[in-house]
Amino acid sequence: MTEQAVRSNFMAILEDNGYRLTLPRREIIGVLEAKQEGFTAEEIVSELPGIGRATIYRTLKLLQEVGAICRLNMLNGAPRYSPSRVEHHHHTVCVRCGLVSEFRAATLERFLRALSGEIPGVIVGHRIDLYVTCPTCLQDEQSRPALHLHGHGHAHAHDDSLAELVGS
Amino acid sequence: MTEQAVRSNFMAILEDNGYRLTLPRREIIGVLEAKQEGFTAEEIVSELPGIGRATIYRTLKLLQEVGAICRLNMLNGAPRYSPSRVEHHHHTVCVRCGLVSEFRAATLERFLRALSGEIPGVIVGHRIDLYVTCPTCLQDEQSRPALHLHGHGHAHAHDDSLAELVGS
DNA sequence: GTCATGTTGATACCCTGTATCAATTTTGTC
DNA sequence: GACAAAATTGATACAGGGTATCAACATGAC
Repeated sequence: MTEQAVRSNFMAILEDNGYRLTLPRREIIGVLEAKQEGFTAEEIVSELPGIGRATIYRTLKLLQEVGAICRLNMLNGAPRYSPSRVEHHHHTVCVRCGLVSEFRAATLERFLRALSGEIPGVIVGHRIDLYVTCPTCLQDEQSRPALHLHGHGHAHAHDDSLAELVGS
Repeated sequence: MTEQAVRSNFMAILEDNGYRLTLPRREIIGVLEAKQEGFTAEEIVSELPGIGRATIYRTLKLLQEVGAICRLNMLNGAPRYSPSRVEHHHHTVCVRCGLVSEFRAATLERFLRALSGEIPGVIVGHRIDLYVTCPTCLQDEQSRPALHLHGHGHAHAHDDSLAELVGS
C-alpha cells in the first residue's frame, strides 16, 4: 500500500483537484516522484525530451498549486523544486549539492502565531528556509564537485546567533 | 548626527569595504536611501536614466554583499530589494503593495540555534520572511489597485497554524 | 604625468518562466 | 464506436531579471 500510494500520490492529488491525468503529466510525475533531492525545471526538461518545455513548466506550476511540490530559492536566488512529502514543513537546502530536506517544527509555527500579535497587518503566509552543508558534503568537501548553488545572496549567513556554529 | 549618519551610511559601508565612491554609486545610493518600502531593480533603472542598467545591477549586488540592502522574494518568486536598517533582521512583505518592513526576533534566533542540533549538517544561513497584508492595504482593500505581488507560490499560506488568522 | 587598477555603459546574452494559438487529447454522451 | 465540448499540448515568441564582455573612462599611487 505504501509503495502504491506513494507512486500515485501526485496523480491522485491532481485528479482530486479536477485536472486530467494526461500522458505527459504522468511522465513528469513519474520523474518527480523518483527524485529524492531538489531539482530544477530545466533538469526535468532535459530528462523528458519528448515533452514540451511549456508543458513541463505548466505542470510544475500546477503541482505547486495543489501542494505536491515546493519551489524555493537558493541563497543566490536560483529557484529549485522539491517534492512535498509531509503536510506542512520547511526546508533545509544544501548550498553545495542542492539536497533539499524537509523538517517540521511545531514550536516554530506556534512562535510565529504568537509573533502575529506584534506585527502590523495580517500574516497570510511565511517562508522559512535553512541553508546548510549536508553531512555528505561535509565529508567529501573537496572530493566532489560543488554545484554553484550558494552565491552571495547572504540570507543572514554570518548571523550573530549562528556565528558560533558556522565559525567552528 | 543621525541625519548625517543615515545619509552617508551606505557610502561609508562601501568605502570601508574598499570600494570606490564613484558618482554613479552615489546617485544610486541617494535614491535607495530615500526609499522606505521595497523596490525592484528596474524601478531604480528607470529612476536613473543616466546610469547604465548593468551598473545599477552591479551596485545592487555590491550593496547586498556588504549588507546594506537585502534581496528577498515575493510569494510568486519576484525579487524585491529593501534597505537594511538594523543589523540582523527578518522581513514582512505586503503581498498587496510590496511594502517591506523589518523585524527582529531574538526568540526566533534562539530557537533556530536549538534546532541546529536536530538538523543533519551544518547551518550556514537562513531565510525567514512573513507575507502580510499591511494595515494600509487592509483598510482600502478595494480602493487602491493591488500590485501583482502575490501569485500562487504559496509559501505555506493557508497554514494550519495560521488558518484562524487568515480565515477570519 | 604616468601607469596599474577599478568602474562604467552598451551590448549581447543567459536563465527562468509565461502568453499565444493552432493542433491534439481526453472525457462524457449518444 | 462516434461525436462534440472542454482541457491540454507543443512550438514559438516574448518578458523579466540578471550577468559576461569589452572598449572607453576615471581614479589613486607613485
